[in-house]
Amino acid sequence: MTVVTRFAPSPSGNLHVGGARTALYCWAFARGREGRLVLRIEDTDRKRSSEASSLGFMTDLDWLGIDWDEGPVRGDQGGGDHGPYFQSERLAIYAEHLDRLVAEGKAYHAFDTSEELDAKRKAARQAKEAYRYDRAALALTAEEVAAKLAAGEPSVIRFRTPDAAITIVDEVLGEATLPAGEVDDFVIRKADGYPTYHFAVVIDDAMMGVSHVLRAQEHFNNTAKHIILQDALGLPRPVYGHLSLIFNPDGSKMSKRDKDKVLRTAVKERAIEGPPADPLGAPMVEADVWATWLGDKSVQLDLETLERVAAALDVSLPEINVADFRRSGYLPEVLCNFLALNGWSAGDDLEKFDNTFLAERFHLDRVQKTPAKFDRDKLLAFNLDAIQEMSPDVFHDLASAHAAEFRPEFLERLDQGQFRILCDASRERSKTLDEPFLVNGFLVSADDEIEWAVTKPVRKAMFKGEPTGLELLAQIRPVLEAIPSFDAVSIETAITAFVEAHADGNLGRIAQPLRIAVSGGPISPPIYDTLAILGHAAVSSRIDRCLAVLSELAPSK
RNA sequence: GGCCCCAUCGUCUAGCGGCUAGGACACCAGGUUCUCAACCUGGUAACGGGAGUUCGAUUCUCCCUGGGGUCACCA
Repeated sequence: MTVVTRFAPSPSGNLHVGGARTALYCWAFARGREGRLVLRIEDTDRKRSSEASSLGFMTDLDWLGIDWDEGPVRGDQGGGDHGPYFQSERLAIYAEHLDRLVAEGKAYHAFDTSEELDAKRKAARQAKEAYRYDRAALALTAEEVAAKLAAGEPSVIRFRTPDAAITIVDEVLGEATLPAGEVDDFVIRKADGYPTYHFAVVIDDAMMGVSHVLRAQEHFNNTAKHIILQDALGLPRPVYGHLSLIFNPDGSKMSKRDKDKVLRTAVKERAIEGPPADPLGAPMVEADVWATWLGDKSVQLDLETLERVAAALDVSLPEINVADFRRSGYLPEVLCNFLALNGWSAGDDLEKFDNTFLAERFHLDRVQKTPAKFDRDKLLAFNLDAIQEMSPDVFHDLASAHAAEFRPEFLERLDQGQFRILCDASRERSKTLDEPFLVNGFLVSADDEIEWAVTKPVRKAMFKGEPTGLELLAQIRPVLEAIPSFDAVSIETAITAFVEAHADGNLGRIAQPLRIAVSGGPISPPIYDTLAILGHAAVSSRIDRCLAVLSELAPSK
């Protein structure tokens, strides 16, 4: 039997890491068994699909190296004989099976209004019981049903759940039995004519030949519904494997809502009254939307707005989506490696591997049952290791591509030679592709924009010692000025000679004042590289300003 | 609350009746260093609790505790 797995997200612009891991496991399972991976779009929710019908997540899959055999066409992947791969385009198929179930008495029309249902749910909640549909619609005679339908009364179709226990066999979790009555008569066709997820999934998995369903553990209870539906429809049952969830370090479920949560908390803590204004002075968010969002945890701002507001308020949002990690400068192969490790292990002490290895070794019996907390520190460490293993050329190319997309100012301000020095100086100390830019903003600042905060290390480097750092800085300025060719080697030669003559060979005595003068703070790449990148004019100019500014602030002797 | 599932260092995990309970990240100490990193050496650190089964339980069974999932005309 051919192994067929599927990744079946609802349409969205962004893939979050939990989904990415599911996709990766589905991919690995199929690839390791000469099987196929189907990508199917679950867009049976008209509301959501119309709001965000973006397929942006496919970009994320591409970036991660997760390719699919069947599904929406993108580049040279996708297509296939089992389409269409959008559920919204398969309505006729579902309708046929739906009619059959109703005709066979295995499903029935129900006319309850959502108000009635809500009231009953609320009552169950108060009675501390699990809500189950009460089969009110079954009290209707066939004539009554026909009349209501003829009158055009809105209705749904519910599946008539057999009164029996349901056993789920799961390759990860083992076997579990839900007692009879646990699953109620759930809706399989909504009032708008669309099938519910449960119904569409069962039909599609069967028609697309899916042999193995790997999905998040939150679907575990749904599987019971899918099993009885398969039985009623006479469809084969795929093998199931339910994957544990990915958590935040604090133990909460990692969710796309986390970004809203962080921003909302920041706004409340700082007692910010209204939404920040955009550069033109207009509020970034409508006042009423803002108020609703602030007061209701279940309300989300759209991602773009959320990020704009966060940027305006200088709040850093957690990385949740694959795109977030890309922007932060993680390597796709490292993210895959790390994601794979959250919930699976190779079995020995081997934990650095690529997707090919994963595909070869991935097996369901080594999938962890427990949820994994997402440890960004370890991810960062893996990313650092991968970067350190790169050749300078590769790092330069990747850093350039990253800068082109996320840090264009560096490519604009630095010429190719300067950019190369920055890359070479940064590679072995960078945990991400973004770090060279993130920590070296002073390189692209205007010379007269540098500001000096008199922190402890600055005080020590500039004001202490005999002579003081400031005095040494003043002394070395003409030495640097006199260097004919301002490259790292010449700079080193000049500074070394100066240090021997004036600072007892202690490079730190002069490197720190220089570093502070040109960068505004005590941190920068190696000093010779830093000066070389900045160039002759910028270095002189910055030293002059630094001397002027800090002399004013120096403690009087 | 009902139902279902789960449980090894702080974190990700190895272990599948007998191990000084292993690795990785983090952390701590020392070294190296022009800053920050990185790097090198060493170290601290876990089987949630209680009953069984067994010559012997981290490993098997039960109970407790703790954690999670789910209870939509969302997926």
